[in-house]
Formats: sequence, structure tokens, C-alpha cells
Amino acid sequence: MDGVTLILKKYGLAITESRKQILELFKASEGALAHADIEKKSSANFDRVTIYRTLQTFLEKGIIHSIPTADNSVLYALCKDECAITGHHHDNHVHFVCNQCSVAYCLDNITIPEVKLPEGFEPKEAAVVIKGICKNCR
Amino acid sequence: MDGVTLILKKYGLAITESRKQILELFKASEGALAHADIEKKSSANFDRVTIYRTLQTFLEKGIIHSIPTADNSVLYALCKDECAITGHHHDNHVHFVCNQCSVAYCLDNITIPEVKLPEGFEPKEAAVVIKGICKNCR
DNA sequence: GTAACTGCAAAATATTTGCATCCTT
DNA sequence: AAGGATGCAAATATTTTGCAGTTAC
Repeated sequence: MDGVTLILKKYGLAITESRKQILELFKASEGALAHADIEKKSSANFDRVTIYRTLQTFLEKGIIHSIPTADNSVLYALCKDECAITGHHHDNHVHFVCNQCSVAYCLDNITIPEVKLPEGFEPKEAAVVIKGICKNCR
Repeated sequence: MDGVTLILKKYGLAITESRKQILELFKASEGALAHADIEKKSSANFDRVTIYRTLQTFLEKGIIHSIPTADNSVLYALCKDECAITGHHHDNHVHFVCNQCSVAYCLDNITIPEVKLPEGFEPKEAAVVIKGICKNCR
């Protein structure tokens, strides 16, 4: 039983071909993936709709999380274990998007420093997106 | 000559009704606005397309900036003066999105603390989005 | 066998483009 | 007067929904 199958089992999802392959894509990818990437990279051609629904399911289960970007696009990345505890996903990640190659990295092991908020604002989650040049593009 | 006209002049844009009204909306709004908000709130009904093009123009000039959100939506907020220096926009803002009322605040005067990146990553800009409960919803 | 997942079709939304007309400078 | 901005129509692209057939458990 391979890794992706274990993940699906862990979250109580049926083991299907599309789910396995999409998960494999995430594991193989260094960075985050957009819907379009998955559509392009998957050898078997899944239906667009299946990809939408699979991503939605993964999101709800906390297997992946979405990365906010300033333009329209939504990116998804695999969550590390600590990231989803009994469905309660906390998005306290640092993401890095390369200005050159556009790859989005998910830097799970970087902690977000405390940010001072004005009076009356109560923080729950925080996301940081840093843009710059990645290690492969210098 | 009112404030919004001055802004348009400053950036070398023609003074038109739609641009003035959309700028007014931003000034009147406490938080950030989505395309849909503008469409809804503008008394005169501009064409959808005009709003798209106006926002695009404002973005390019650095009059507004976009706020990344984890879902599909894109939000826009007025830039403060320091925010756009000769077309070079730097997005080092802290944004706060309320989980209750969904209003997005642009906290320009909060500085982003240094984040330690892994070897080889060179930061240029950083955006922080914090979610929680805003001052009006407690 | 049953519940859940997928694919297809189609609807609903969102965004972009071309072009003629109108407005700002 | 000239160039840019707008509105309309239409082309694209994106996302959602319903349903019938298939697959996993």
C-alpha cells in the first residue's frame, strides 16, 4: 500500500484512481499547484469537474490547503501532518512565490512572527505570502 | 476640485465619471472592495466591463492594490501615498479579514516583522493576511 | 447491495476582446 | 481634433449543478 493510499484511508475517503493520481501530483511537485496545472499534468485526463470536486474534498478534509495570491489564481498545496488536526485546519503557513518561475513554495517549518494589531482586532489565523527569487532561479 | 479628482490628476488619468465614483466608493468604504461590491454599490450603473478596466488601470498606476484571499475572490483597497512610488508598488501591507462580517481591512500602518527564509530564498515583497474578529464584531 | 465517486451535459458566473460612439484634454 | 474611455455585443474561460452510470467498500 503506497503513501497516497494511506493518506486517503486516514481521512476516510474512497481510494479512487483520480484521487490517487492527484495526490501523487502534489507529492511529486515541489511547489503548489493550480487547478490548471493539475489538468495539464495528469496523464490520464480526468474530467475538469472531477478535479474541482477532488480539490474541494481534499480541502474540506484538510489534506491540502489553499494559498492566497494577489491575482485571480488559487493555488493548492499538500498539508503537513501538524496542519490538519481533526478537521481543524490552521493556515499559519508562510508561502513563497517566485517572481521568476512563478513556483509557489509552502514553507511549513517557518513560524510566523507576532504581528501587532490595532486595538480591537482579534487574530485567529495568519497567512504570509512572500514574493521574491527562489533558490532555483538565482 | 475634490480629492478624487486630485488623485486622478496626479496619476495622469482622464477625469471621468466612473473613475471618480469608483474612487469615491473606495474612500467611503472602511474596508476593501471586491468587483461585485463596486457593481452593487455604485448608484450609477456602470458597465461591468468599465469596472474591470477601471480597476485594472488603478492597479497599474498603483492607486489601488489587490489583497490576496484564500478563496477565489480578489479584493482591492486604496493605496496610501507611500505605497506607490513612481509606479513601483510595494505590497508590504497587513490585511485583516473578519471571519464574522467578512470586511477586509487594510492596515497600512502596521509593519511586517522580518521572516526567516530558508537558504537561497530572496524576499522582495511580503503580504500578510490575518483572519479573526474585527473591532466591530466583538 | 449501497453509498459514494465519476463523467457528461448544461447552466450559471466571471472575465476578456473588438468595435463604434462619446467624452476629456 | 486626437486620443483615450465607455458601452454594447459577443467570445472565452471558469465554476457549479443535476443526473445517470460506474466503482469502492
